[in-house]
Amino acid sequence: MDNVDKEKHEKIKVTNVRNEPMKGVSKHLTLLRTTWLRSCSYVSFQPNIAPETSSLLNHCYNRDLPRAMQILDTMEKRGVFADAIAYSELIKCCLAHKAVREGKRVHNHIFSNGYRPKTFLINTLLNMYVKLNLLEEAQMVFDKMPERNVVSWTTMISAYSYAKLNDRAMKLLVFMIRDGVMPNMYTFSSVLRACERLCDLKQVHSGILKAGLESDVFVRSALIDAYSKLGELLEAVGVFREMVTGDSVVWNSIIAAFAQHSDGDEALALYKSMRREGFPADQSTLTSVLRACTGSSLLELGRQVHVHVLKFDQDLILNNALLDMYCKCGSLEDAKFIFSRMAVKDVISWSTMISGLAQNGFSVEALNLFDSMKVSGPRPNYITILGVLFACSHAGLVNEGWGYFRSMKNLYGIDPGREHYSCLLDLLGRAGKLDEMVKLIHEMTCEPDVVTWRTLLDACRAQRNVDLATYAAKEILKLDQQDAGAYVLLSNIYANSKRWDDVAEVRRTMSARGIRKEPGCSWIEVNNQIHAFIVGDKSHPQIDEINRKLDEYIRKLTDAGYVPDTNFMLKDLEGEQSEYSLRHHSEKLAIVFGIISFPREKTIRIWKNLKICGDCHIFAKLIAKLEQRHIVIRDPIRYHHFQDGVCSCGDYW
DNA sequence: CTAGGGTTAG
Repeated sequence: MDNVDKEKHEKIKVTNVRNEPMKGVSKHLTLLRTTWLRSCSYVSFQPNIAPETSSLLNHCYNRDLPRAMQILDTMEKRGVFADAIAYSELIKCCLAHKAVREGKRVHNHIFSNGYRPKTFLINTLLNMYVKLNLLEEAQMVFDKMPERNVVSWTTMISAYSYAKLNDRAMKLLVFMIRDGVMPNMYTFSSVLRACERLCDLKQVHSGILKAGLESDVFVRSALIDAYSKLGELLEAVGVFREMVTGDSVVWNSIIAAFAQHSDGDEALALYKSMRREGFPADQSTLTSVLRACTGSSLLELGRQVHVHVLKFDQDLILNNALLDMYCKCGSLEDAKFIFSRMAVKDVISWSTMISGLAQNGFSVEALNLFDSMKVSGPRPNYITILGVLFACSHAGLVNEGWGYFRSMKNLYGIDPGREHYSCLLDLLGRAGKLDEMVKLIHEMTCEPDVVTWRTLLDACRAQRNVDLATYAAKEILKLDQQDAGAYVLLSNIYANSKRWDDVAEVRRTMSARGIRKEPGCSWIEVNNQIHAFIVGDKSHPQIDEINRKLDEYIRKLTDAGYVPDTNFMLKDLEGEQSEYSLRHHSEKLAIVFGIISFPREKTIRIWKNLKICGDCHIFAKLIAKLEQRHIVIRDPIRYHHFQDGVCSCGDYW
């Protein structure tokens, strides 16, 4: 019976030339399927089909739930039953109206004496409960089923994986197989969302191969997503490359995988191949492409994508990605323009705009925007508040920061997380309020982590509070014995107060534990080649020219009032000449090399493996003004856009 | 009756 069922369904599946299911024909499909099912003997072999059945069905098709329920009433009074098709349509009608009460009545009706619902009818009921988010009810129905087929199991598995109850979804798959029911492509594409561990995923993958279902496009895209979610991009690419037929969603999956893992170049390369193979870019594609532009700070490419976005003017997610791209690429005018003309804005739109303003140094505007959000926008969430606190922190607005921090719990019921505490601590630290910082750390509702203590440590260094700094550094090392920065700082603090024994002790510990500070490295792309620099680098072929130019700049800037800022420096353990190494920090070498290599380009784009150094920050700012360039430095923390002598990232150095 | 891709922070 199952085979017949499957065969018929495949016959009425409407596809286009590329074998993709066509949308907008579902109504006809329902009719077709219904007519066929009604003519099928196993369905209509129910005793005493009531004459009301056809009008019940009609009301259901017209989505007239009250009338349909009236008929159900009369049938119950007379003790007669309709057929399974009518009931399944009735259940679908309840679902369409989100009518829980009516749905439960139908539920009781088909389980009353004198009627034995078919598995497929119970499946419809399961689906109704699942879609109404009543998972307990669904589970109860499922538990009582005398027979469960693939659809029953798959419905439950997809319910749990959608609700992120991944353990339950995975367990159900095991039980299903133990029960002798074979998973199909629907089952696999659902269960793939629930794979949290690589070993589970590998097992599911091998199950898919054994069942010969790897060529199904749904399964393939789900596989790519699953590997991507676990950071296994090579596996994801492997699955992608095995594709023969071609499918735009599979393309979107692999592009999204790279865009989400900050490999913008690969994402963009894939996008080009996709277009070359004749697949048009849709909303999802463009969203990922924009994210790739954002990740690589490619403002001009982002602008070109913007033109294509206009085709999907009303797409919220796409507009949010566009908005974020303009914010992160430092073009706040464009961002504000997009934001102002978005017809629908959600929390993400508002949060993006608020954080974008804050991160680009427009703290007051950010806070004003938050005020108007409170009046006429959606309810702020965890991330919105983070942006607001960030704005306060950049503007040094201590009282306001406290106010927003307290109000998040009272007004919006959001519990402050570690990140909120870090923002507030940062704010207090910049204001030099070390005591308040310590007090806040003790009051925190979550355990302090490395970032918490590092914030305190930074503040202590700026305030030159040796004792507290020592304490903070030790707390960091308790949590992470390998934190090189903490050792170096601790050693510097001791050195500054001439505690040489302690300095030696720290050094001994470091070498005993084999800890070395990761060297800072900056790189820039010129003619498809990466040019990388480390401090005092002499290996670059043009190093003499770079150093000459660097000396020239430093002379010019010194005349204009530039004072090297050594306060931010980690003093070298080997005691190298610090002034010299500061002068030859990798960022400076890369910036100068960029200016030499691109005499005509407006924008110089540099990457760095560590957080940008404070002195280089000032240097970049001054060079941008002197040379009338736009210098973008991307470090693991954030983007720094230096334009006309202003760092748009908030001038907190 | 069951299945796929995209956005904010860190």
